[in-house]
Amino acid sequence: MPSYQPGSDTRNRLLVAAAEVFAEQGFRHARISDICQRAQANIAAVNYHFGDKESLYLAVVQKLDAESKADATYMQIDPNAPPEEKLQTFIREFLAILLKSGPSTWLGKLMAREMIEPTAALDYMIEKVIPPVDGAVRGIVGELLSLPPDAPLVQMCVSSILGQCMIYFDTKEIALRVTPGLINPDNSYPPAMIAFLAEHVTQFSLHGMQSMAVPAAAAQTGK
Amino acid sequence: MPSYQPGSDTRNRLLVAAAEVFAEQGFRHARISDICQRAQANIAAVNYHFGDKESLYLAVVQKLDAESKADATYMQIDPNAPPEEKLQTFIREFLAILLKSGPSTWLGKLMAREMIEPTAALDYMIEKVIPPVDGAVRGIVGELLSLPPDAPLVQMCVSSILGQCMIYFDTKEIALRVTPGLINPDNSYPPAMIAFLAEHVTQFSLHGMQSMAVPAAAAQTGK
DNA sequence: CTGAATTTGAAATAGCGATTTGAAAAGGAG
DNA sequence: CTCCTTTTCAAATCGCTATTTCAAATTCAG
Repeated sequence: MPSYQPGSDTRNRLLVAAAEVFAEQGFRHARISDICQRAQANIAAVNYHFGDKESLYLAVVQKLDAESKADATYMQIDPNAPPEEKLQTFIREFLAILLKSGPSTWLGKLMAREMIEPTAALDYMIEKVIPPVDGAVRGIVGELLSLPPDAPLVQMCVSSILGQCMIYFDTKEIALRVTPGLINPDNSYPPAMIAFLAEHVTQFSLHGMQSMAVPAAAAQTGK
Repeated sequence: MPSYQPGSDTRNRLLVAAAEVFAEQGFRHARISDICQRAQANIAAVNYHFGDKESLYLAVVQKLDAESKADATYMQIDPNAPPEEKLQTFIREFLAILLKSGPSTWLGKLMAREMIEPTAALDYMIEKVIPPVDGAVRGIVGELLSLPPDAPLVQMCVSSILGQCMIYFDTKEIALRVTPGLINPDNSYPPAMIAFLAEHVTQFSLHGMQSMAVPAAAAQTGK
């Protein structure tokens, strides 16, 4: 009893369902059968609409990227604020992306997985997703250190900041087992804890960089 | 033409080959056929000697754990050194485990994978592998901050330190694509770069914690 | 020598999940 | 109305890999 539905949004339902499943399970462990079930579509729908699993995955990544960039509240940092405040805002938002649940966090989860187990999507991310984020942090850190954004020292400090955030994502499974009560049933961290961690990472990083700042005189010479 | 060899070390060859393959590919992607080929054993050998793939994996994890603990040069930190030096030594060794290649790095690689994609081995690691490392860092940080090792602030600083190290492991695939020349063909970082990164992480962390240290007076009261 | 136990080997089985197939159901163009 | 296109569906196929099977080879105990 197959049935043709011209204005059908099966393709879109697949994209939505796939984004969720991919974010939860990663590319390899996600099952097409699972995606189709959640999208209320037949098992053959993915192949019909996208060709194969990897094309669907790439379409999901690009859609999530487009959505996050269109989201007005995403990484909105006041360019006139002092750099210390910019850093705090960034860390708060970045940690939220990693530790909350829901659609706004999916792209970040996919990125974290791509780093451990790359697919074709990693190239897209290196080209389109990472540069704006990386550039934003480098700008802030450069300002704090009175150095150009592409200075090696700036890059290392950026790694130190992002690494401090990402470890909380990486150790989620451990935290779930060791301190189950502290994490929500939907696998997200309570907002209060996210804020608390953000505050710590910010202070740790600000002081970590303080000593590395180029003295004002040298900075002038450098420029 | 099967042939019985009583003193055969097939079981051991399997363990060695499996450790390498699991470290390279992770539990799920490692193929039994691959392991047996490298061990010069028949495809059925894993099942005969270990029961199934997961039991072999667990045996590998326990063997690597035992070996690393028996290794005299592993994490040898002079207990009489000033805490700043202890921290530097730890970070150097920890980064080396993550960024070098070869058997001494295998357990670390398996751990990193377990965090993203847990198997039964994660429970073993939480119980046996993590505590000594975690305890060592907590001891050092506690000394630096004049706080007991289990204070929440100490825990967060430990996360900040480990996170800064682990990000270089996590972003290896990206570094390979963006700056291929900087990484060795065997997928390891040059020792000079490891030392350089270790120095940065140490300085960043020491200054990050400096401001958080409990003043001597308060520390006395606290104790 | 002989029979039981151990180890190995090649081939078969099993199971999961992606992909393909081909028929069926509609809608739309002429 | 009829034919063509689009979409859906259930079932079949395909490929990969863990696991099992069972016979063969060897050692060892008696």
